[in-house]
Amino acid sequence: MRISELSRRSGVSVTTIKYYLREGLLPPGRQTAATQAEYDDQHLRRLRLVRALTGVRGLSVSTTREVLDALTEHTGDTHLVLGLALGAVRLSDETAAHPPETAEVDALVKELGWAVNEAAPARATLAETLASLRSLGVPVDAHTLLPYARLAERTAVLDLDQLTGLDDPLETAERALLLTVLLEPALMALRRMAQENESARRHTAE
Amino acid sequence: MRISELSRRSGVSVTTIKYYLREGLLPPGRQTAATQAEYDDQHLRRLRLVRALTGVRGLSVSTTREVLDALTEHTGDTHLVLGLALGAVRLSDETAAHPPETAEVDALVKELGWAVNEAAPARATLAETLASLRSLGVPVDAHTLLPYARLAERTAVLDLDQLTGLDDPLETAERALLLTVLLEPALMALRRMAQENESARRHTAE
DNA sequence: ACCCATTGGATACCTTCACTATCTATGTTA
DNA sequence: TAACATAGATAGTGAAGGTATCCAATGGGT
Repeated sequence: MRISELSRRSGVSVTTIKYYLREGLLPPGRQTAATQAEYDDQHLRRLRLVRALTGVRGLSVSTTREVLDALTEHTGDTHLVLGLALGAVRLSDETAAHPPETAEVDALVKELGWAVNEAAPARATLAETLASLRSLGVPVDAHTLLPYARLAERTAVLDLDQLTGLDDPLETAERALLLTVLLEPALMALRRMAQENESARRHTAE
Repeated sequence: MRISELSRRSGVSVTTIKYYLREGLLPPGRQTAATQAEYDDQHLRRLRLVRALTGVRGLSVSTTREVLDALTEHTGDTHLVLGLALGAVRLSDETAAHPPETAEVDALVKELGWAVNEAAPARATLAETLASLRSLGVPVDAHTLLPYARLAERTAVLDLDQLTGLDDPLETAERALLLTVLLEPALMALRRMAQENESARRHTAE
C-alpha cells in the first residue's frame, strides 16, 4: 500500500506519518521509484503500536523509538527485550541529577528473594519515589513496601501467564511490552476504584 | 519569610516561584507593603507538594492546580477529595474525542461488588485501555481482569491502612493524595521487578 | 501519449508548555 | 544614603510534537 492508504487505515495524517519516518519510528517503505514507496501490514501494525505508546501512555517520540528498536533488534529473547525496553520507559519524570541511594531498595529486593538485575532502572525509580514521599512527611520504608511487593509478585504471575501459548517470538515480545506498559493505566484505574470502594466500606461500617 | 528564603529552603528559583504564584499554584503571600510580601510554612509545604506532583509524576501545571484546589477546598472529606483530585489526574494521556463504551467495565465493577461512582473517570480510563489493547490484538476481557482486580482490592486495603491514626484532616487528605498519586510509580516499579524475577524463574525452571 | 493528482523528500513554520529574563517602582538594610 | 531585595508586569526562550508548503518525479485514467 502507499502512504495515503496507510494514513487512511491508521487514522494518522500523511504529514504525521512522514514525521514518524523522519524520526525513525517507522522503517522506510520499500522504494519502487524515486517518488514512490510501498508499505505493508508491518508498517500498519507498527504505526498502531506507536500511537498506543505515545497516546495512551504518553511516551515521548524518542522513548518510543528506543523501545521499538529494542523490540525489533532482540526479538526472540523476551526476557532481554523487556529489560531493555522497560529501562527506556521511565516510570517517573524525574531527571535524576545524582543517582539515588538504592541501598535500601537493594536490601528489600534481597529480602524478597527476587532475581533482579543490579542495574535495573526500576530500583532507581523506587528509591527516588521513596525519597520524595519521605521529604513530604509520609513515613514509608521497606516494611511498608513488603506487602505491596508480595501483591506485585502475584500480579507478575498473572502477567506472565498471558504470554504462554504464543508461537511467534515477535508477537510474544510485542505482547510482553503491551502488557507491561499499556496495562499500567488499567491497573492504576483498578486500584483507584478499589480505593474508593474500600474508603466507602470503612466509612459506612463505622 | 520572604520570597528569597522560600526559594532557598525549597530549592526552587525565585522566578519559578513567581510563575507558580501567577498560575495560582501557590496562594499569594501576606502583603506587608507595595513591594513586599510574607510567606509561611504552608507556602513551603505547598511548594514542595507542587514539585513532587510535577516532577515525580509529571503532572502538568494546570492539572496540579486542579488537584490542589480540590485539596484545599474540601479538606476534611477525604473520600470526596480523593474523588475530585483523582478525576483530575488522568491515568492515560488519551484525549477521548467520544466517551468510550464503559458497559463492559460497569459489568465488571458490578461483578466485583464494588461501590464506585458511576461517573468515576477510572471507568473511562479502563475502558479506553482495554479498547487500545484489543485493537493491537491482545485478548483482554473482564475474565482476564478479575484476578487483577482482586489484587487491587488488597492493595487498596494497604493504602487505606496508611491513613489511619492521623488527626489533622488536611494532613489526612494530603497523605491520601500522595499515597494514591506518588505511590503509583513505586508500585509499577515493584511490578516490573517482580516480572523480571518471575520471568527468570520460569526460564531457569524449564 | 498526455495530463494532473499523488508521492517522497526537504525545509520552514506553528503551537503549547514550563519556565526564564528583564524592567520598573518601591522597600529594606547597613 | 547607597546597595540590594522585592512585587508585579511583560516579553523571551527552548524543547516537543506536529503541520504546511515546495518541489521534482511519477503513473493511472483517458
